[in-house]
Amino acid sequence: MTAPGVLRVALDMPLGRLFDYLPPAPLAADFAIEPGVRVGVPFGRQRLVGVVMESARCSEVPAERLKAVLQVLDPIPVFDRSALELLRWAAEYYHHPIGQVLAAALPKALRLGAEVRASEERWIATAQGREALARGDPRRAPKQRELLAHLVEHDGALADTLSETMAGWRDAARSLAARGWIASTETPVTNTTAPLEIRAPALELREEQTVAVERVCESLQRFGAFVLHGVTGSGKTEVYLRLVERVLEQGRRALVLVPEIGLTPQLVGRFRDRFDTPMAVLHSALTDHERLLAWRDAFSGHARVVLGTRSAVFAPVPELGIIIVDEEHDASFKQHEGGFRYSARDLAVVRARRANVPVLLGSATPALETLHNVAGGRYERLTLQHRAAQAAPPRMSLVDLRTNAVHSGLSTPAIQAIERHLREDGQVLVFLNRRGYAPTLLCTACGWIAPCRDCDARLTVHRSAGRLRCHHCGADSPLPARCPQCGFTVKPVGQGTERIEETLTALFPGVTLARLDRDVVRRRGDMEEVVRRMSSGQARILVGTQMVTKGHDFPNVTLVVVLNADQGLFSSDFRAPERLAQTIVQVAGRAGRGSRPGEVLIQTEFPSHPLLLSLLAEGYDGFAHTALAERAQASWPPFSRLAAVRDSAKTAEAALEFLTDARKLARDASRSVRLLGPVPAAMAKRAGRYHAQLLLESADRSSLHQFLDSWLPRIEELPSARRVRWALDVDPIELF
DNA sequence: AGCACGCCGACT
DNA sequence: GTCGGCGTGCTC
Repeated sequence: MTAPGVLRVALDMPLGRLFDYLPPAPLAADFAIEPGVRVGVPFGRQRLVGVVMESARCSEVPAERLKAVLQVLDPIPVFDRSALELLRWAAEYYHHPIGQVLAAALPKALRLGAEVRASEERWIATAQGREALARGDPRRAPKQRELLAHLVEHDGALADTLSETMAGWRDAARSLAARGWIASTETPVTNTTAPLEIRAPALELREEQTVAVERVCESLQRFGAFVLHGVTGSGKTEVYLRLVERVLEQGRRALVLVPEIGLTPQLVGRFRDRFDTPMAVLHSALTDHERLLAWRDAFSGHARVVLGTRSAVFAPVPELGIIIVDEEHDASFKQHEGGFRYSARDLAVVRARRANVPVLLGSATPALETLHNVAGGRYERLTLQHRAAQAAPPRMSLVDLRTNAVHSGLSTPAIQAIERHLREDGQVLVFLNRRGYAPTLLCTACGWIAPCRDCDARLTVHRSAGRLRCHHCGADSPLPARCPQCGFTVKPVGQGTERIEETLTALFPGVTLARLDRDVVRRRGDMEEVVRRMSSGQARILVGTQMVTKGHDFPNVTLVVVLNADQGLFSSDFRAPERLAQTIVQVAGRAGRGSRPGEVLIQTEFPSHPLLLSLLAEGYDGFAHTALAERAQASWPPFSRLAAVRDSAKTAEAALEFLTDARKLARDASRSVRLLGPVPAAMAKRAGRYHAQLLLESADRSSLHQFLDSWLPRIEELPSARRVRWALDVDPIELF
């Protein structure tokens, strides 16, 4: 290979282009820097870490302005060819600068230049050091003497070991090294082949599980997209485990994506129990250092299973054999904040296709997009209809809130049902997607309602904490006893989980309750404590938010009450009904997982709403069918493609001005792209900034992307763009 | 994004 | 008289 003229380097900048650099000065002529290698480069006044994307014979940039690479950071590329291709694809699809896409795929430590391979710092005594020790030096520094003696005696030592045994050894080491008596070396750690032991599963697979495993196994050496549609309790996890087992037996590795590890610790546990082999776990609660270590374990191949949240879709997995996406419908797979907004689930499919491996999307409530892909023959559906241990599916019914008496959010039929299930020794789960005591604080005299200073939102009453809090910006103030406007008494209006807990305590004296929401689960282990209180039977009623739908089983719950199904039925967001149905089915799935059948009561003001009726009569599939027909009619996704330009500014005018200018630039847009808006966001003011959006809709993906390719560079140039924070969201899932 | 350079208000 | 506000422009 001949030496390249210039290296084209991607930098973590909001600029789509690459920057050209000369190869580092002392580079042998026959040495080429491969794409995917990190380099330290001078950039203006700063020094940055970039990634070499390609080399070129010459540059467009005048030679006198070219600078040379300062440092080659990697002996081997951090991104191999296939990783680079996936990331390039993502940058193009999401119309996001490649440098920032690459940055999103690397742990912070690596973005700052940390070594790609773990290395050991080892200290040894030099020949002079040995002589010095032999003649009795160093005389007046006992600490140094101790260290030197230790190194001579043990023929060197690892820095980590020294840190454990000899506090403050680094000062001594510095002095000794200055005299040339000791020296340190850094050697890369080569992982020994990781042990692999697969423990025997406790249970045999049921027929439909076997079918699912076999279908995917037939595709183990090639791409195939599979949807594992399994009702709660039907044993999806066991299917994952068997598949991973097969992959590991072939000497390959598995990538498993989950929505939030904090909420699903038992899935990690199941994997650890089954496979006695190193596993890299990547999630948001890791420190930067922990994340680096986990990434290195994945990169080196030491870990045979890589399990993580959203960004783990970019984790390096040598000899990848399968990708599994658990709870694929979950909104947290879509990054919807910050710069690079991607769907980890969709990228998982792209990655699997490029890597020629199967991808398995598991859920009890698959996304409508996913079901549409099944209908179109792009994905193959594998169904698990039966619950383990002969548990019957729960019986669902509606409670009409208009014709039944309601006490503090609980209807009479619901109260009677709770009574009955408690009497029959069952447990009860009460679901309300609103934490806090009450969503509103109202003055009974003048009608004042406690507002958030920085958002278009009401403050939520947190009574036990004695605080008023904004659930949108985090504002937190003391709970006033009187109206700040007229001095009259104020009262909390509406229901939150905290208040429902209070109401139920009053209604069922002597029955122990537990509550599960973000206010209760502050620290690690809090959730386990609640789960333990339920499974031990100590608590009989559990009140909770969305959090109860994730992961944990409550096998003795026989009744689920959904307090308010109605937010979602008439939302302006076309995805709201889908989310509502998923929530109802997921929470209903918590009932009757033991041998006793479950009952689900859904309180609603709209008991004849077609979406609720189809959900009850025909289950999730029936609902999906109805909802997809509605989407087709309105030509919403998946029957069209969307992108949203979102912005925020200090004034509502500035936020709208940029989007209005952007829309004007699109006047000559192809007729195949429709622009909707700009409109202020449903909650325009959030955290003191005003939000707005411009929606783009197109019947097909390619004309939308063609349009974006020509339009985005032009709106970037707009003067009004500088006065706002804006971002493009391709395939948005939340349309405020 | 940083980080400069560059012109107009309240302070040692 | 300076320190500093953030508007515009560039970074191989």
